[in-house]
Amino acid sequence: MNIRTLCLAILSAGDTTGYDIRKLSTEGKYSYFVDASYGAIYPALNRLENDGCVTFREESQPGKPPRKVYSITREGHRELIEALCDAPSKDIFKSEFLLIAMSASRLPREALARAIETREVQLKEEVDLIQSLRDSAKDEGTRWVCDYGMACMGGSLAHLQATKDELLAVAQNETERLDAAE
Amino acid sequence: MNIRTLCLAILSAGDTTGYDIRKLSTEGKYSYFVDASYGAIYPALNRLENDGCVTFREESQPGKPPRKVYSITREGHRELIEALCDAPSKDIFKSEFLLIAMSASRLPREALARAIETREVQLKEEVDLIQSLRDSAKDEGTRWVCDYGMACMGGSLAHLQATKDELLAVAQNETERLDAAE
DNA sequence: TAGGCCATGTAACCGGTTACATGATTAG
DNA sequence: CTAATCATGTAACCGGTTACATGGCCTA
Repeated sequence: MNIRTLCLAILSAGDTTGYDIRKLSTEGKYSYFVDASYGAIYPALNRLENDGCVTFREESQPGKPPRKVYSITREGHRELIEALCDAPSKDIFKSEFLLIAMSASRLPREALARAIETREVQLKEEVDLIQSLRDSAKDEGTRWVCDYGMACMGGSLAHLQATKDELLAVAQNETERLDAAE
Repeated sequence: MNIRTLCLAILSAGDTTGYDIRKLSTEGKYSYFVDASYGAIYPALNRLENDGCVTFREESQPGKPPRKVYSITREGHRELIEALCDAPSKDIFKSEFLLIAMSASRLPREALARAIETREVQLKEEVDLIQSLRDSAKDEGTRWVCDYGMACMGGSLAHLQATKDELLAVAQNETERLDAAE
């Protein structure tokens, strides 16, 4: 799931610019399972063009900087299919929150409470984002992915809200910590 | 959620070696939300020791290479708490499978079917792992994290199994693809 | 008039992985 | 006899991020 393949996949759904690929992958409909910055996207697009996987036309609209609108080529599509056809590598999931939860019994309760709340807010935001993406999705695949995301994130949020008190109970309160320090 | 903090967090739950930290974070109870390799862990432990955050004793058992058993120090614990106390950064989730699902309508059906099955197997394995970790968990925090993981992964798997046919229906079958090529 | 959006790009940096070296021991 | 497990470590590499440059336009 390198940036090169990501660019090809996004371009296979329609022409765009590097600027918009970045938007799609940090705020748009790819953002909840992908991430990419300018410093990775622009070089990738240049390489793809060099390899004949994409072409671009320069559109200069007055008042705004000219933009390079990229299109995927037959060769690019071939490479994309090839890349997506071999078994997908495992999903990558990294969670600082769960590391904190894991250390609950060694943490001051207030710190844990803050972490839980932050995580709750983050999850809510993500769920809202996916919901709004789902509402405006034209593509069947996109809708399925949004539904999947809603199920996962929504379930995650619900479970967190339902069991957070149990987790909180594991943490140390001030007096226990003082006891332990002796 | 850098390797340094990860090492401190694991050591705060009890003494271990670099070798075992790696095991814990790739096969053990941290593995589903964390990942680290020797090349990252050993240098991190050396730096932590230099900074007075950990100490180690060398245990040489006959027939096996001697091992460095690390313990966290008061200073190390202080740094850990500090690191875990400020708001957790967003969880990172990257999924090649969802990128494939997103491109469903442009993919041959067989390829999508393979991807779905692979993902199903991966999820099942993960759920099984977490289940077994949960069964042998002594620590309250660990149990909570396992339950949380079971809810997320289990929900994810259930949703995938319940809706995979819909996704599959989005993909192109051979004849459609030939049509599109004209 | 300050800041944000559009839009492209690059160079320095960095946190990690991969692949290797070493070597005794045990399991198949 | 081979392969895996234990156990530590390093060097080369790499894919990516961060921070910056550029510059006109629009909004608060």
